[in-house]
Amino acid sequence: MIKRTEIGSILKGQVALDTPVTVMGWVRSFRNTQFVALNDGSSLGTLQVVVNPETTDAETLKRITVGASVCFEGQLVASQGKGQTVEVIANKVEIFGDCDPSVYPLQPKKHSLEFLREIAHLRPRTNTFGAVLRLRHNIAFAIHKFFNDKGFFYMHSPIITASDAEGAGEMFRVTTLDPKNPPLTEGGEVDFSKDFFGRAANLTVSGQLEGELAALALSKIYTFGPTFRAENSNTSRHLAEFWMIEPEVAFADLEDNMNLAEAMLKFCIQYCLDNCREDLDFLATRLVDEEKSKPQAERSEMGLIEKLEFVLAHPFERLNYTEAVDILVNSNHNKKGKFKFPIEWGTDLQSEHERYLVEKHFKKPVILINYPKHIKAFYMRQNDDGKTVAAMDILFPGIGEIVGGSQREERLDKLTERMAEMHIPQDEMYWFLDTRRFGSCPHAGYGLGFERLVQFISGMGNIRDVIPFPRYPGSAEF
RNA sequence: GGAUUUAUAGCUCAACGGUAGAGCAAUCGGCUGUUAACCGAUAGGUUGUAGGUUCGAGACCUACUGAAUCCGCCA
Repeated sequence: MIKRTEIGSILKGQVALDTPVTVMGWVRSFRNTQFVALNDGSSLGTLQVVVNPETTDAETLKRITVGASVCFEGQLVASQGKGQTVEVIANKVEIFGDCDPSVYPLQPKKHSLEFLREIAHLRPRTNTFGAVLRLRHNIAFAIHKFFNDKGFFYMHSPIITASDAEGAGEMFRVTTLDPKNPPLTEGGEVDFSKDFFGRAANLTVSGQLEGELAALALSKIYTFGPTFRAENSNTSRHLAEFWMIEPEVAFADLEDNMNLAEAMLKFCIQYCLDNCREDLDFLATRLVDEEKSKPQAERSEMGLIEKLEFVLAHPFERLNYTEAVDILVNSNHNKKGKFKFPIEWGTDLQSEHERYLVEKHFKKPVILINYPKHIKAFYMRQNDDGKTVAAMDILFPGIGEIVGGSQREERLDKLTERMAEMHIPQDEMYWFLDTRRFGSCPHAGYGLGFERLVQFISGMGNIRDVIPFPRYPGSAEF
């Protein structure tokens, strides 16, 4: 068994001074052939290990290079230097893994995020990605904690699905058929009845429909799993493989849904402020440095921590789609003709319109509700006005849509009517419709893009930098 | 998928159409309580690829490839 003291616990002051410790980690810098900055990932900070260049053999000293994995045994003492309170005086050095600095891509300097994306297998060793990954873990944990504390059950929706009726996006096909020589039907089409599942199958684009099935038995459930969209999306906020949280609640309406989503988002932010302060402070500083190279007008008004605290301190603005359209139409921005796309009741809002509402007009998160029914999915509950559905989108500054949800249509006749209008095959969906046939009830739910939440809390601009190994068009390396 | 921008040393970036340079990293040496240590020296390039314009192209033009940003699709 390997015994070691984690660097994070030493830096937190959990280890008594003048006690012997064994620390293991990767060298971040080696100054003055004497001072090692050692990091083991347990925290952002590094531990200073002091080696004696006179009593340590020259060959070993040479092998202490940036990136090398090293074990030090020594004494934890108060530091003589200024930059740290404690340090380890090493009396034994063991190199676990050498790291040839002439070919190791990570240098003790600032690298661009684009470059680090090309070496995603090594980027967890950087301060930025270490911080993001620890933060990501804490947000995931906070989500489970939030729902568990509220009596929700974590439900595992399937990853492989044969229904493509939801229409949430292009799907990835799952097949074991030989692509060069697939079985064909008499009509010359690929015969998926010969495929593994006896029918065409895909990776899930949403666990919602299955989530509804569970919610109509357990009342309160959430899913948290990978989701796949085969869209040719090339933006800083889309991935082909991402993680989505989808709560579904029986005996709940749109307002309950909004309350739940707002509480959940705020809980996660508060949890990070309480538990990831060091990493958040680092990311905040990183952001300030990054923005120094931008023109004044493009810099954000608030620092990262300030922004998170601001979101916590104010209720999200809730308004109807119709009201939002009025605000946009009557805005000076519109009167001066500064919108590229016209605003008209009945069309989906463009990014620039959402940005204006969130970043200029309200300057805080916005929940837009009651959208025109023809721009939303078939399962959303139809409002009495006959024109709108009980949909809600939560828009965050810099990210755009972070949550999309609705009260679901629980009335069988209204649901099938809408499915017919939208040409959604009802026979394939018998299992979904059965929930409305047998003991239907009002219920609501939403989908939260996990990476978008990580983006918001970390302040990272590109979604590809908040997931360890991003998948997007043309890229599935590592 | 569309638009725009961009590609120069391992990394980050310079170079008016006129001999391709700096910082960091590397190599060698010095210093030794440092804080992405510091000081001196050395080495490092078919300027993304293929064409074209020009007396002369890293720079201008065309195509291709990759990247970034914005838009669309959404979470």
